[in-house]
Amino acid sequence: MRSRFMQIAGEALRERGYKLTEPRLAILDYLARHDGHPAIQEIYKGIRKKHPGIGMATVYRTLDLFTSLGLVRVLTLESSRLHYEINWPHAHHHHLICTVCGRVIEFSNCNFQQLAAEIEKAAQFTIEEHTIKAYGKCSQCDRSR
Amino acid sequence: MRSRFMQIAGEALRERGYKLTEPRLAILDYLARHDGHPAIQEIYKGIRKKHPGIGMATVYRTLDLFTSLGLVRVLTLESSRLHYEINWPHAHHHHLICTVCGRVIEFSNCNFQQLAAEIEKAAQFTIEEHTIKAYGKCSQCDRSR
DNA sequence: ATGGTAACTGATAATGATTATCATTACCTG
DNA sequence: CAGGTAATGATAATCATTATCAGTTACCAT
Repeated sequence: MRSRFMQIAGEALRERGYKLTEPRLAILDYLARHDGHPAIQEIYKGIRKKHPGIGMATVYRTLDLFTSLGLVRVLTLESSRLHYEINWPHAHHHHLICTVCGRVIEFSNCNFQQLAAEIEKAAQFTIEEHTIKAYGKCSQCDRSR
Repeated sequence: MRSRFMQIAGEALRERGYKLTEPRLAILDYLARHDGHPAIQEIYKGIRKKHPGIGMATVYRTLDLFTSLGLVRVLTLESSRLHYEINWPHAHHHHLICTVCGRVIEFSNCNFQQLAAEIEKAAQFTIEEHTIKAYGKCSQCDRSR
């Protein structure tokens, strides 16, 4: 059973002339099967269970490619390394980050669009994307709850 | 003439028992005199013009300290390194980042507060801070303008 | 003012993520 | 199924950041 994401992503690669190689398929499969926001190192460990030959450099290259194709979204959850998530075009959302345990929770309420036109006009800027990060404490870590 | 920021920051350090050392004062002075969002490397180069003895490790340590005291805010404008800006408590703002030239423009329209309570309730999360980054093209780089 | 002391610093090495290099491999098209 | 080329894996190189540690300095009590 191939996931919907695998189908769409495979299509996107083929359409633009990129080969459907083992590392690319393995990474797509990993992302499709694991919800969350993995860093490269986690993806690398994950895919090497089934594909021990895949090298770290390839994982970096592949995620750069997927990012440029809009298949994944890059998240700066930690300052020392990047995280990635599947980019579903119609699943607009942002992230809450617990400053105690590091947990990441998604939220989909977003009223930024209401402001965008105003900002664009004032700053003479064309907005194409936006990200919101909210820091605080999750229910596990906030004793006062 | 000592700037308002220098006064406030110096006070904050003294109050909490931190010494007013040459590197700390030099970095405060640099930040007060240079608007913008410098990375560590720029701050280091900047202060070494007047204070050639200050080492890179001290700049890192000092900015970590200033961040923990709320004197500066950390920005993840680039994936490879952190940037810093003075944190004026009553000058809430966020950033537009040009994907062509890298220019960073501030905007102060922010309606996130309107949403925060709703998100907190839905996600069982206590929000303490938030950041918004909008990516796109500045007027210089957007030919269609 | 001075001296003691802990906080702070500068130099350096160590770490960890990411990028560059390059010879080899494996997708795809015909 | 063979050939050309994009893609890969291994390795080294780079760059930001952190850790270490011996020497220095700001500050308080004298």
